[in-house]
Amino acid sequence: MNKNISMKDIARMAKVSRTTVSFVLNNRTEMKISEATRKKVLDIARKLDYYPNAIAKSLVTRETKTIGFFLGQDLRSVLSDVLIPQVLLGINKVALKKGYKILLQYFEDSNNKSSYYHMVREKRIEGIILSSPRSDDEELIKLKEEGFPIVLIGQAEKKSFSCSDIDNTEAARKIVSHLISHGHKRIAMVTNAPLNYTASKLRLLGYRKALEEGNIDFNDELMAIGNFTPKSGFDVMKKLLSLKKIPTAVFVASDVIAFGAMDYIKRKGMKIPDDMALVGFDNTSLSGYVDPPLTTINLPGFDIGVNATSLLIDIMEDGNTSNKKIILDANMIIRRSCGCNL
Amino acid sequence: MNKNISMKDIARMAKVSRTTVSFVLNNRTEMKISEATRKKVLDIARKLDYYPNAIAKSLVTRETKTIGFFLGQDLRSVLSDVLIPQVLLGINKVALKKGYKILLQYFEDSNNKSSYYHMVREKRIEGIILSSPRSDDEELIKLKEEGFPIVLIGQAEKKSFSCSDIDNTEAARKIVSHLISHGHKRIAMVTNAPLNYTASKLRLLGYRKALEEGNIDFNDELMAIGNFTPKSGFDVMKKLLSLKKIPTAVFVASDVIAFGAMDYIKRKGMKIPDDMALVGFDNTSLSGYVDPPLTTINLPGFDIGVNATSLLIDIMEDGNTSNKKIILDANMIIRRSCGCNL
DNA sequence: TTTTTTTAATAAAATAGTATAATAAACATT
DNA sequence: AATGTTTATTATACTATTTTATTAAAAAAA
Repeated sequence: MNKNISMKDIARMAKVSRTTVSFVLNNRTEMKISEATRKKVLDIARKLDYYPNAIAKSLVTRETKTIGFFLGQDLRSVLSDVLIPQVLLGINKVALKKGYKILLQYFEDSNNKSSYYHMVREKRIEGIILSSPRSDDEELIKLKEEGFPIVLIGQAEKKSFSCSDIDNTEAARKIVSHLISHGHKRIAMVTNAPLNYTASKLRLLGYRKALEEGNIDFNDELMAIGNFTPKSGFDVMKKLLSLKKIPTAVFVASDVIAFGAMDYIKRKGMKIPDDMALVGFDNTSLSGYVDPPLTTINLPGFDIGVNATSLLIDIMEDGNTSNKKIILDANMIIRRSCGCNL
Repeated sequence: MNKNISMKDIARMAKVSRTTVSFVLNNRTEMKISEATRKKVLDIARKLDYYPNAIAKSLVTRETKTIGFFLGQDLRSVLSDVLIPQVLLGINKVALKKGYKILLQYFEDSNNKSSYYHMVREKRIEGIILSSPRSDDEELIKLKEEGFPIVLIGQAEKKSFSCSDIDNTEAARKIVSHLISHGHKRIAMVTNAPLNYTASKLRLLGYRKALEEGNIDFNDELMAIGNFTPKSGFDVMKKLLSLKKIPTAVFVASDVIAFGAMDYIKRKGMKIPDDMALVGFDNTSLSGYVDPPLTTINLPGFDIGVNATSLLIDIMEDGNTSNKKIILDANMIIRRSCGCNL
């Protein structure tokens, strides 16, 4: 069966014009088409299993109904990031409901950093959701200045962009305060990523706020930089446990990194939480099943994806250019690693 | 700045025809264009920051250079599947290199099961990579019969489709044999999913093969069905440990489920591997950092993605319709949970 | 009966490119 | 000088759709 059926074919078979076919198939009731021809066209279209060519339609309507989702993260981050599927699922949910397609692209290295710029210019996409943008991205700023719809995921810091995120600072503050409420005074922190990552910076800020509220001085030697992987947690914990005066608790700003840190602590023969309390951040699907179950911050990936997409589509359809930020409260999941008896 | 510049504009400014502009910009050297006009056109295009409209190009060339990636998994599977980002990264890598775009879609529920059928018919995509297809999918079979390029991920069983997978059966056989070589005779198995999932069936087959080779009778009460989540591992382990005669080892065909199982075992006060040996399957980024580190099968998600995409593009470009299967050997990662001293 | 209005359908233009065939000018061949 | 060939360029057609303006026929109003 030839599967390249166009309106032309239907028009020929129904002995009407292409225009009439278009009116019927698009239900343009304001163009008065007689019931007889209407039925005739519809029947033939159905019989031929006709689907309109989306490309031709896009060309003439000048819209593609496609949004681009771009992941510009560090490769290590991508590979150990257990959250991406959830975000993607959220994006997918809203996009599908509103009739949008998703074009996805990772851009690991700098040479195709501008992949979204191309896609916009080539008129492939009508909106961008961007995860982990770099702050020095001129082309992104250029697009934004032209009013192209852009929503960032996880970058509450950037003033001039719309974004979907959680309140990293408040969440970190909350969980560190929880440790303080258990009586800890010497609390270490392991970041989730190098400090040029905004989320990393914000979580550190929350940690410092909590210390301040608890009248504890910030101590530089209790802070360590993690970078995405369990291994980095393992390595960094080694450093922290070799201090003359070791901490009594650690806030690891990523569960995945925390798993590595826990591994080292236990190998040293120390008990969690008795010898060393430990809390994480992210609440991966595994965090409740390690030993001991990890007290952490729940990062609602699905909701972040949903919010980003709803926001983007709002901007696209309303032409609303004011920058809106949807910042979710991230709640704490208390398990045993912090010393709570459950 | 008006960002809707077309060839028409360039032609007008360069005082040449649209055709000439097209020839220059597409580097059609066989159409002899004088160096002078060539330069003139190129300069203007550059100055105007011109990008060709991909939609118009697609319409006339009748190709979109787009492949669809469809995830049809159980929702629970998606949410606890730590492998998707890796597969996606592999797909992305090859697609990008070969100049293809990726349209992504989850289809959780049955009402939009045919999303890929639509996309094919509307001429949006030229090839399909499909993860976890159902065997009763008529539209998929219809497309396949028409010769539309399709590659399945993780379905080595289906005879009439091209696919990219690992050798689930051999991998399972290998790791269960490893347990047997440690002297275990009473080995339980927890599947990774219900048995209507092919991978689940194949891993079970490998388990049975290993038992057979070791002259151990298959014992129905030692087999349990897991379904994607750590919780299911936890629950199922409870059942297995309540048997009159409990197993001495367990093969859990998914690390994520294994984490739940380990949690229950340890809560019962049993030591792994001394009181109960345990091995998993998948090698998530966390598997080396739990206590004890998990002996498992390395599932190379990135390579599966790369292979699927290479294969698909081969089919698309060569029109090769013979069904090729790329089945990777999955090697065993020996850590401590099986009883090996490392 | 003529004019106006409504109904039903269509021709033609537009979207932004590519491809083919035609053409004029320059150059080479006999 | 007439003819053939090469070079450089362009007019036209085509992709599959939507949209606007037009038209013919039928119905209603004068």
